[in-house]
Amino acid sequence: MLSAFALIDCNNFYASCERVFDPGLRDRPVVILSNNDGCVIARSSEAKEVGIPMGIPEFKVRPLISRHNIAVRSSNYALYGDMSSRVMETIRSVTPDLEVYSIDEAFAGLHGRSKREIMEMGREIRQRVRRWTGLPVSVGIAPTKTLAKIANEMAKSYKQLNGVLYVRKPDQIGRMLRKTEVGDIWGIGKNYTAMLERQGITNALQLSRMPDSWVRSKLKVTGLRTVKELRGESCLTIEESSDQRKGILSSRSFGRPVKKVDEISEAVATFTARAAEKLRAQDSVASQLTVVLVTDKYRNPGQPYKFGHTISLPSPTASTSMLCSRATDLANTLFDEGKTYKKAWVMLTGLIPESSVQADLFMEERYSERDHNLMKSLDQINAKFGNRTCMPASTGISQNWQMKQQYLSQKYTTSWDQLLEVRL
DNA sequence: TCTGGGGTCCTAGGACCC
DNA sequence: TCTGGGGTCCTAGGACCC
Repeated sequence: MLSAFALIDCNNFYASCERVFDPGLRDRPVVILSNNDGCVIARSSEAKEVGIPMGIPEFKVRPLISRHNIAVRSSNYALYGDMSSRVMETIRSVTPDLEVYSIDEAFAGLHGRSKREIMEMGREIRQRVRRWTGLPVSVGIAPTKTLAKIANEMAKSYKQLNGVLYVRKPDQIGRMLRKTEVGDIWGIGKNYTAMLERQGITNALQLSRMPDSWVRSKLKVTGLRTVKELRGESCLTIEESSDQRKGILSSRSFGRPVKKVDEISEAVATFTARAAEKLRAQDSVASQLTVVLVTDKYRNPGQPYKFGHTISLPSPTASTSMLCSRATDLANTLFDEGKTYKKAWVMLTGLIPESSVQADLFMEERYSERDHNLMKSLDQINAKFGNRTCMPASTGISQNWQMKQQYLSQKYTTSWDQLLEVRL
């Protein structure tokens, strides 16, 4: 009986989603832009090949985009989110022991099966997802999650593997680790990579051979876990992902620079309403509220560009109106006439399940049953008739600060008016 | 001109308590 | 010279992930 984890990862997920519904994109390189059409956040393999880097601001690669006739799309999260749940359901039909790790990745536990069965399941996942959703995925399988991540990278890079790689034997793992740069290990980011390289540690095999005490002092407990996992000692398990967030953040960059306090206040109210909706979706109430106003960090490098404040709420709440009024008060206090703002955040923390809130009879502003029912109705109306059908006036009507989405594709799978039509 | 939006976990240090 | 010791809770900040 073997311990085995699979990491299933959709190839170039956002670009692949766009291609499923727009076949004209299949022969062209594709890039997807971040919200507000700011940076490149996803690329088809052809776009990678012609040298479009990840995370680069769009305006810097504009010449490259026109030279290679690259198709550009704004992020369409309605589409990607829906395609993601289809992929996850498909994988679940092969194996129920699944941890959805991100929009395009999932870990599966394949323990207690023979080597042959494990390999079969890997192939079946890949084929089924392709047939049922039209999306290509790669599958990496190994004795630990961290090794499965690396195996997945290999499955993607080497064509002859047909998208599935299962590594098991120590010498095979050793060879794989030698080929893996430290910076490509899951859990080793930019700062640790620089530090490790200064120490002469450049590949994963070298890191796996460092003594525990050294690793613990340099990379802390999380780093030690990573190193043990590289050695084949499983420290991370499949986690039934709970939908219970510990903090909820809502933030957007503005479509243009904003200087008026009214607009800032409108935006902050809008973000607060969205955060409160997410809060209620997980049946929680928040005890703290943070508002941050952000100016242009590139204009005066090194100067402060974030101005925020956190308050404790008089009592934990999930009421949009109560949160909005506090948040706009904060925004008005933080606002500085001379500044130009690019972005704002609203963060809700100190989250607790609504059911465990203590009734406090003397608290005037407590989240009452009446508030609860009002909010439930609000959420139901918006779910039925569309977002922002019913909203506090403080969130504004015109919303001139809204983000840019110049190249947005349709909601092919989640909106009746936008389904594809086929003409025969 | 132009630079995303979410999350998690860990640690250090200060406040406060007995 | 020298000024207890241990615990908890909270916050800020740093590291990481996609």
